[in-house]
Amino acid sequence: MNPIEKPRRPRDDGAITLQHVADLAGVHPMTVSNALKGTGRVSDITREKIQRIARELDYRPNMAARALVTGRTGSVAISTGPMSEHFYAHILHLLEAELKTSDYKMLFLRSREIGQDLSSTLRNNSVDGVIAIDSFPDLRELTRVSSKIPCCVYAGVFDPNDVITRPVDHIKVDLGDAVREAIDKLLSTCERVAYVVSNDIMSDVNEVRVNVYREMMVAAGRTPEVIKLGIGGDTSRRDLTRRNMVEYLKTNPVPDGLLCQNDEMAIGVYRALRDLGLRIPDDVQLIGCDGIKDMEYFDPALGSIVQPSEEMCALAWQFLQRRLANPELPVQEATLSARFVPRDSVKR
Amino acid sequence: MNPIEKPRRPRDDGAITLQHVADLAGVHPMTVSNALKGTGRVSDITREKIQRIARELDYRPNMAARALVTGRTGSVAISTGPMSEHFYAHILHLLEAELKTSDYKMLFLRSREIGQDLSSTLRNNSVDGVIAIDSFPDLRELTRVSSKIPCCVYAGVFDPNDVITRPVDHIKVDLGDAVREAIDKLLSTCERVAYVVSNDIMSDVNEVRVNVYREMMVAAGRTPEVIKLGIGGDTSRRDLTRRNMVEYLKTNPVPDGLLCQNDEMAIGVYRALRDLGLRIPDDVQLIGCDGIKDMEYFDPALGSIVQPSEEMCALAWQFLQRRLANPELPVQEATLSARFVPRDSVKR
DNA sequence: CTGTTAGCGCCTTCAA
DNA sequence: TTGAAGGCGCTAACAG
Repeated sequence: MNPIEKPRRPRDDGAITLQHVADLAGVHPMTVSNALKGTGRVSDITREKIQRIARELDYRPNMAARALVTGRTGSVAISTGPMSEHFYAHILHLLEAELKTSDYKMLFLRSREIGQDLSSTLRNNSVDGVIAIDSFPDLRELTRVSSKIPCCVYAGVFDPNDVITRPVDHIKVDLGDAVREAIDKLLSTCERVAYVVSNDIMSDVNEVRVNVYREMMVAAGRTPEVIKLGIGGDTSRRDLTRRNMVEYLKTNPVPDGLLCQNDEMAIGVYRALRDLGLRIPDDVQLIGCDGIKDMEYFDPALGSIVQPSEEMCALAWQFLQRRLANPELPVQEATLSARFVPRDSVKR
Repeated sequence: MNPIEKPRRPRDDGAITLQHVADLAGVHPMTVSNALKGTGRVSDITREKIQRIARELDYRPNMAARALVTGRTGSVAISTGPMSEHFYAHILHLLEAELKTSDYKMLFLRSREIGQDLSSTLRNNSVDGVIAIDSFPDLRELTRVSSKIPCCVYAGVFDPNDVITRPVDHIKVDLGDAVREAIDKLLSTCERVAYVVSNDIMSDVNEVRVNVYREMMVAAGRTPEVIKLGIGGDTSRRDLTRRNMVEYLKTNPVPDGLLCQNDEMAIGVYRALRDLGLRIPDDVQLIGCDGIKDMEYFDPALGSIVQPSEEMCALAWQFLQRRLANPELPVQEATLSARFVPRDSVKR
């Protein structure tokens, strides 16, 4: 019985495959594959012919098929906080610039759904690796749930409470010294120094700041004043901060020095202060945390504790590349320090 | 760095496959597939058994394999402007919220590389569809290059010059009326009304604004004054605007009414004016364009031409979903209008 | 209701 | 230097 070569079912979507190119070039698909990828040895004449035909046909390799056989998808996932916070938008911007030179595609993970989204995304061959920003708390949870994760680099503000239970590549941002410097600055020129926080899901990564604040206040013989402004579902962090801060200032004596958990809140506080006609820095000195560019554009420019975002992103991508190239590599880790940048919102 | 040149994933990577689940359940892989996806008919008892085993094994379907056979990847690409501009970060934020309820993953395309990135990404089965923001100019180019594009929705500021050569789903944002209203406002209370632009790659989509401005100035018997601030490679739009605007104001008579091409520039201009001690709105009235939230937090709050971003993103996702469900659908199109929101930076 | 067959498009391995 | 065989994990279509 002669096996009759069944004609290939014509693809309904008309996509060009390796086979098509091979047919036109009069060679085996394998030769096309090698010629196009530069792997294996293919004669120059054949290669050029194949390349020409592939170009004419506008051939694009099917990534799914390739991924199926190689186990590599050619994409990495980025997990950050919400894009409504400028800090994370900037991070994404920086990472995008880093990945630009590579052929990797960026999968943008839903912010703060690490537990579900990250682990499910990573385990089903959707990406080759991950860069997770400010997810150390989730790391705890994640490593508990799934034992096998692809190449993964964690980076961001690190809290001593976040114990890293498994060896994993990471970059810690140390806020400690900068926070101390900022508070020192306020203590030296203010009567009442308060710390403004929101008690949201991220609050535990911020314990460094609160703790340092509390310690320093006590050490200076002052009474800590932590202003909790809460956080709402659909209201933006800034807006909520602004409104709640206005309320607070109406019903409490006005502190003359404010350190905010992050820049988003500092901007909300800035607005609240101006709503009430309070002058910065004359009546109240104001300092944020994160170091988004926006701070410089306010009047007066707002001081902040600036995270080393550029270095962090560059290093994260470097770590991930190395890990992708060699999964057996020993754990890579680094620590970067934030720095206090006083601006006009802080008296000299 | 080329993803496919990386070392091959070890065959025996311990990944759980359909086969493993089937073996343990004592059924055929096909039954497992049906049971887990809810397709086909599977007895309740078998289904529950399979689900239990799949859960115990923490089975995750290999998306590459599924994509290969179904032609669907379960992800959509988002193409926007750079994340360094808050407007686009907000767009991404909104789209993320839209896609949250679906199972689609978001592929984040390098901004402004539509020509290469978009067409190559889309043609190789990496995504099922695309939402492209503010890419009407690129659309021209793109449709010329590749004839077959997957489901694709274009949305954003539309310029009459951008002729849509092929039937494609799109949502146009019409700035016209709002711009007219803003300029009217300035004309009624200002001596010298100028328009601030940057001559970057996006400038052609902004011609609506410049053109409207020119027409109205002429109609009002005024002399158009278009301030071109240029754009630099590594310098942020805001910073460049700030610096160049300071220069301009030092060497030219100060206009008392400024309409800016977008909010980023408006913020840069705000800073430039304050650098020179000019008061807003007393000395200069200021209006931006796009409507990012930030505008409300400055002192004074900055007026702007607010784009209907929420509606645009919701509609874009709606269009794409419909298109994905039925590629044969007739072209979907819609037009939304921006609105002028004066704030304290504009005199009443 | 469940199992069988036959690939999806590509790459790895090995033979020619 | 090129070709052939086989399979990656999954599912459509059809068989029992």
